[in-house]
Amino acid sequence: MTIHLYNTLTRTKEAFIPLDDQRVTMYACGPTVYNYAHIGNARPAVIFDLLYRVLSRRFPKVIYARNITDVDDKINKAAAEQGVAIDVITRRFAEAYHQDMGALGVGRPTIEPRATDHIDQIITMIQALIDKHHAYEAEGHVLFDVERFPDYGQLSRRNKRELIAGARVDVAPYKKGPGDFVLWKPSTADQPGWDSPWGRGRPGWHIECSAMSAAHLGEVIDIHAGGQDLVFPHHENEIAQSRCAHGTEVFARYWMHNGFVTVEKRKMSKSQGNTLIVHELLKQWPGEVLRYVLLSAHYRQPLDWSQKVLEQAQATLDRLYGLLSELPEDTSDDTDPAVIDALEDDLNTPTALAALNGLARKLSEADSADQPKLGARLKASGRVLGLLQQDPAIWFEQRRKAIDVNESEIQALIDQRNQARKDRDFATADRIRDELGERGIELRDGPEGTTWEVAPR
RNA sequence: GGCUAGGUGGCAGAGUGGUUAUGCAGCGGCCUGCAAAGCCGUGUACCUCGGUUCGACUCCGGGCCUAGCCUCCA
Repeated sequence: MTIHLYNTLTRTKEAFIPLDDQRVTMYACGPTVYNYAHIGNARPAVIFDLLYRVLSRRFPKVIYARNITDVDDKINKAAAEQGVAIDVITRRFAEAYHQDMGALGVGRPTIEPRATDHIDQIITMIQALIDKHHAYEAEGHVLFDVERFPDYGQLSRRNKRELIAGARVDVAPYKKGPGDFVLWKPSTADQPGWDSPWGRGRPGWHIECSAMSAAHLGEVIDIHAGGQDLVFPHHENEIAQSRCAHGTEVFARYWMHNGFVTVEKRKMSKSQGNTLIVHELLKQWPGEVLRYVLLSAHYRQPLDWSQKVLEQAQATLDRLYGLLSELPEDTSDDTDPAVIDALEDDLNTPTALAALNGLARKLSEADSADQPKLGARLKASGRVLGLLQQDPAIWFEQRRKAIDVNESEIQALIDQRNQARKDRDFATADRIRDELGERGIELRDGPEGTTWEVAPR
């Protein structure tokens, strides 16, 4: 089956046919590193990491670039507030980003370009835009001239008149047109800056992605991805800059945008102050639970975050790991076609998870002779989704660490209870079990003896 | 105001012009000293009003409601 992807540019689901099937290129807008990532920031990281995996199964070479924006006024502000150098901030939070995303099972992209390493390319690109009369200099700024790019608004489906009518920002006096946006802006002595033909300054917000994508992937790329809120103005402006600088008809051939993570149905965003920080969530939940939740809704739909969905994801993973714990280790690559088909259909992760659960049901229904094979398939299918790769024992044990337990004390109580059971003193036995239960410990009397688990919350 | 997505069972969440989504919770059963876990079985659904159709939750139109973008934002 051909991979199908929903293209924001055409608002339809299309067959994915790369320009060069020996070299597929994708670019995702990565983090601006000035504080910890929230779970809404994690969504595109997880989704487009999954896309990279899905593409890599079909194409010999996929180059995935995800940038780090390390020059930005929010970074400057954070550095000033904390009284530290800018690179202290960017280094700290880039590292935290890698750690947190790693905990969610997000792999590293092929290339992770940083804006500050590409100032030369940015300046060259801006100069090209000026030379081609698509940009102009005004009061130390360089601005993109939207008027001279007729296709402006194509991605976000707006026309210029609407943009002007709807503009909620004061238009800077040096702009020729209200929709013009900054490519380069002057820096004061205390701000980070680089020498340029237009004086010491720093890049505007949008130009870095255009410059880095061209530098590493080429002037025309297959896929460009990011959050829905980047459609306008960020991606619209990237298209304008890139196409005008390179004289191309197309910048990215497929545009993909993920929906938002919401809290009580409201968009999670830093400005609304309702963010849930991944770093904090990881103190309470396994990264795999967070990942399962992020995969449980289709990427283009909103995903409402709550305690309840976390509990549901954990319960489901408990069951799946429980099934796997009965079976021998197997590292075969026998994936369930239903899982792959679902993912290749515009990353339909809910259907893929349904298929994964269907496989689990088949496994529990099967004769014990067939179970190892089905278990191997379950694990291999989970691998594509970035799930079920832990040793089941470790999955269950990690919860013991989350609550304060003294294992030998619990074992002593279990021994005491089993003696009581042997004596048919069930009142005592039940009292011990209830006491442990109140501490969040569940006992399981099996043929091999009594084991215990920390109960799911 | 302009533009864009949505409204599915107790909750989460896919999908389809006529046939079981799936998970979590609930209920019944097996198992158990009793439980838990596990396994088996099981119910309630497609915002509203019209239209198209042999037949619509699924297509078309109106309405109501929700969220998002138009400003930094994933």
